[in-house]
Amino acid sequence: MRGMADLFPAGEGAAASDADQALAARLQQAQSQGRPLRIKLGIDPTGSDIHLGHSILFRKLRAFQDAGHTAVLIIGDFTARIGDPTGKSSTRVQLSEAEVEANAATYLQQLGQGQDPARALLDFTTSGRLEVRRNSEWLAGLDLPRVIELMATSTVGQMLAKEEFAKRYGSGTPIVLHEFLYPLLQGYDSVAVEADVELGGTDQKFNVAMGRDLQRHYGQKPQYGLLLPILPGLDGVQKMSKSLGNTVGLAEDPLSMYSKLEKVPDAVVDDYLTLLTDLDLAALPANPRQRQKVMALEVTRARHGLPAAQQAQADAANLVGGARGSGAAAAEVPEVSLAVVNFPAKAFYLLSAVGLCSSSSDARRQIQGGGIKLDGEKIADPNVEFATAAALDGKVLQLGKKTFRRLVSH
RNA sequence: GGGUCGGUGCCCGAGUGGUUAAUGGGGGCGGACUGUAAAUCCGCUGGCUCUGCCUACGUUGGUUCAAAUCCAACCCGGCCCA
Repeated sequence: MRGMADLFPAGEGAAASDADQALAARLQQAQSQGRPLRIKLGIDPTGSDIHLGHSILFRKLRAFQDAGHTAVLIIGDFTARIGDPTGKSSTRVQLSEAEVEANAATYLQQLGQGQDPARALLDFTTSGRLEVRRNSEWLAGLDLPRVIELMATSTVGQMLAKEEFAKRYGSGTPIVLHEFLYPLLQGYDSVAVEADVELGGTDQKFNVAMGRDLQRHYGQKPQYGLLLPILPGLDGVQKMSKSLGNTVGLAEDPLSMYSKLEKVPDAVVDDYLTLLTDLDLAALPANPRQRQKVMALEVTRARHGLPAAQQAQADAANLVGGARGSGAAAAEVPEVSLAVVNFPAKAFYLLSAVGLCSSSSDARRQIQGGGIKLDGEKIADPNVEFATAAALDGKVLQLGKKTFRRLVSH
């Protein structure tokens, strides 16, 4: 199975392929009985954007859908309030119900709800292929006896076996008691939806295993865990994660998507190809630069269609090459209205007002560091003054090699 | 609850009364180089329409001409004991 990191149970000392076969058998059985399997995938609606790292899970989920099974997408509106201790921070901001709902809506939209089925990540239209559930449905009403029953199923030692807990415990970083509840509740989700298979990243192994234990405890047939590799982020080192700022969002426009992907480190280009595309690696050019381009084009195409992806590729070449802010690339440069600027305006103030730099102090430094150009010409003095908006209308401000703003006066 | 150690800028971590936005590293940004990369080298890395002015070392008060540095109380955390 392409792009699979782990599958379990594998049994004592058994090769992973045994589990592979067991799952195959279950798939077989499901088919012969005419009963679709229930494939669980949980997401925490803590942010508003889905990125490529998530999308490999959804791609796999889609594959199950296409094979006739039922995708059970669980929106962790309740568990989001605890926070998966897999992450770095131990305390997560409490989200209001409204925020959770808004995030959930954005997710579904990004997954392709109500969109062209060909480009949508999940199959929203075929009946019986998708179930969207919120875990507050069954978690919000859990009473204390039930919670105690859940907690009685595992020991502190088992909890501390989880790598993240162990690390934090070992290094003296606080672990708040309620964090132990997270794996239990996520596991309970599997019981609630009677999952046959749970999909997750390899970092979810503990939680998925917990689901099995709890299902067994509640007299259900334990689910299979299908773990997919974690997509490396744009830095090529850490996992793709919003808090690390190394993501490509599904909602991003073709140009930024393409240009980010195009400069992914060589070492991970093949990972991207394997996990995000269906291309045959052996058939691709060996030249690393060519591979990057093929990968970037294909991933962008899958999301935005071929014409948009090709346009992005051409624009990206233009932007970096000429960087004059004219020609084909011009159309893709984000516009900023000069209405937000008070004239007369000094250069450093202009840059922060227009949002190209994070602060006017920062703008001052960037200018002094030689990183700012106006219509391709370097601005050397942070204090140069622009008297009126008319003098800037239509010009392109540039930070470094790849960040542009076109100034417009309306 | 008791004892003890500790809370510094995005992160880690120096600093123990006075050249101060605060050594160093990481990360980030910019420049050179390049394959639009990696590695390497260099610069920057609190805010403000800025020749100056603000705000910063858990919180609040206090002692000093002067405090991240001393004192008190409080809040938060680690470890040990109960």
